[in-house]
Amino acid sequence: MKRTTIVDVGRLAGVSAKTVSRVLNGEPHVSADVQQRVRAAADTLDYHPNVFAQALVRRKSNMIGLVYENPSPSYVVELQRGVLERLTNERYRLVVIPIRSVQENASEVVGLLRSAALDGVVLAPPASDHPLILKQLHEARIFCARIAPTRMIDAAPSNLVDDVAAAREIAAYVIGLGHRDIAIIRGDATHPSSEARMLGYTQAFHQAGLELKFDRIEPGLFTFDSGLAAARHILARPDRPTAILSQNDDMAVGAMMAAREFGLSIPGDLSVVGFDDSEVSRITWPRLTTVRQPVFEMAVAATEMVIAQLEDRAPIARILHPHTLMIRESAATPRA
Amino acid sequence: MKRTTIVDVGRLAGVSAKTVSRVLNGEPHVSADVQQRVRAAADTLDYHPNVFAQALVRRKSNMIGLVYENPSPSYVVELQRGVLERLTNERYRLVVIPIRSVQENASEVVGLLRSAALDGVVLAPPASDHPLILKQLHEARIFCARIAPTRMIDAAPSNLVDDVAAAREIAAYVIGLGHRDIAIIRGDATHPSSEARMLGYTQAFHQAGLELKFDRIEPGLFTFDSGLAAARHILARPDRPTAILSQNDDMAVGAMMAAREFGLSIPGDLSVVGFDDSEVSRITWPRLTTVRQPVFEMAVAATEMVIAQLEDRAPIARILHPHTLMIRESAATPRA
DNA sequence: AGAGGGTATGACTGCGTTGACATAAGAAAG
DNA sequence: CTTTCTTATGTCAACGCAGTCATACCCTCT
Repeated sequence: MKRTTIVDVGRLAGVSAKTVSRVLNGEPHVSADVQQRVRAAADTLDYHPNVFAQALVRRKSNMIGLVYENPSPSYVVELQRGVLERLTNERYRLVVIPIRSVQENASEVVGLLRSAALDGVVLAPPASDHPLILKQLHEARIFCARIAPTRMIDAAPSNLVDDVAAAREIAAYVIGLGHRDIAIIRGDATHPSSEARMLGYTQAFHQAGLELKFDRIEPGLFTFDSGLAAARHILARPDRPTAILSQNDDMAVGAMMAAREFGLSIPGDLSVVGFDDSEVSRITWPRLTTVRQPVFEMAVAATEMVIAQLEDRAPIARILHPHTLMIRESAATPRA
Repeated sequence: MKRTTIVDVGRLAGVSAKTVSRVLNGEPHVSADVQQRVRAAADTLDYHPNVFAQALVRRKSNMIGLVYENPSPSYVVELQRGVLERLTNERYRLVVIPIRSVQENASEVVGLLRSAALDGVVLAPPASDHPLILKQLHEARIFCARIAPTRMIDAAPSNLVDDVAAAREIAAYVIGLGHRDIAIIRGDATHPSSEARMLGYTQAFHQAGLELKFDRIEPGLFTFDSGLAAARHILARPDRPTAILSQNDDMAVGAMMAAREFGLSIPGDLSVVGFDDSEVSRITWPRLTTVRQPVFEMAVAATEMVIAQLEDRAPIARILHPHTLMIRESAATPRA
């Protein structure tokens, strides 16, 4: 009825509990003979260490958190896949911490993290940009690594992408195709990358001598539905643009659907491009031209950063991850 | 430097540690005065209980696992959303346990679960159908609730869908549209629902007096890519069918893409239907006709089942969740 | 042979919390 | 006015493990 403990194993193997502990933790100074006996005993008793007792005495939980506010599902999926990838065959476990709005209750969030007793956390945007969270995490001695922060880059290990340049490049690409009247669907304005991408678009416009009109910018929330709604708004106007730049892929796919509703062919009547290169961008027809952010790789790297800190290895301060323009079929030269 | 403990709080409040514990756990027999003092002290010291010490003595971790083998991402996302939904404002945390192949290392999986010290787990298919896992989970006294099991229904709380009926209905719908030459893309054969859905299709065929030819059944793996490949194979033949039944939505979307590659219009030249009503089915063009499985709701219910067991409430043995034919635009009457 | 040093092992204690039990004081009952 | 019950609080041990220190032994070197 009772759990089998390290003491039971010791009794069966004829050694003290401490020796069992030594064997099981691979400490030196245990004779080969005893090692064998202990392992055999542990095996026959089907012994599993009590992780809480370990955590209590070692002051380490072997749990890592993934903190995200709910942007697009595809983004979160990639993120989580990356973290889990790095955690495979490690002793760390992943605890998922979805939060509502970092803005509103940052302090509460840290309370949550602390009471979860995590060793470290991977912070997705926009939590990765929040000063208070960073500060309190530090005070609570919880290691962290950040995904795509835009501010205070050196406050904690960071995985960066050049949102501005990426946005500039894809906008320049669309302009280069010959589009002159281009609308934009923004993401959630509370996400800092939204600002950065906006800036990149603007730069491309200016370099091409184009003007970015305010009434061509439609707000969105990084979700399919918000993209659909925004695009409907854009396309309902008599002077509709020939191209739409969407700040992420989910919204771009929404825009494609809106175009279909208006009987417009893509890319014939309307070019649409996204941002992220998430899963959905490859399964639509036509496939979505977008700019790839290596979310999966960033998540792997962020997890590595957390582990490195936990295991006292040389910390990695920051990595700049490359972006790639993914030219597919959803954007083309506008019809004359 | 040291963590603040319950003892520190007691000292500040002028009471014993035990009394602090009582207050913080809402036990009776504490005077209002003391309650206030203790709470104030805990507050000023920014005290947070050590969850490991609690877990150690209470023999309860407040962690719930979600065990899944990687079927389609959209399915997993829904599942996880559901679990998290139910866990909001609860003290339980979610630990994600992705596994490679339940078939190959079921025993290892349970070792994993046990060493994770979870209070309970939600088992997604195909793990939910594995006798050994169920047995060992029981032995390890880890509560569980199952999503869509097909066998040993009463061995543990189960959330059921009538896969057979659902598959029969959507097949009958397609047949009813006038299709006579229909191909099928199967899911991973190790998932029991694949078998069940196959059976449903077969029943519909027989009821309509149609024959289900083996060479019209193409194997898949529940992924977009496998659906794409399967459909390419199907459509490359000179005698191509007028409709495709796919055992899930991801593969159906793959089939839609294959159709486009062959220059076929949907539903004009080819009808495609899926299964699940996952996110993707609403964002494709045309939108995918499918049969809805309430995955989210099942996950919520399964989590509720786990919690009910943990908190000694009346256990819920099983729920049969309704399916719904979602008629959208990807299937239509075949061209004469 | 004795000193010094490494190796192999065990006894004891503490990690922070709660459960079981003890105690004290006041309230109710006889 | 004693007895019993209830309320309010404290003391102590235990949860299962690893860290610290002690001990016993076996080498090697002088």
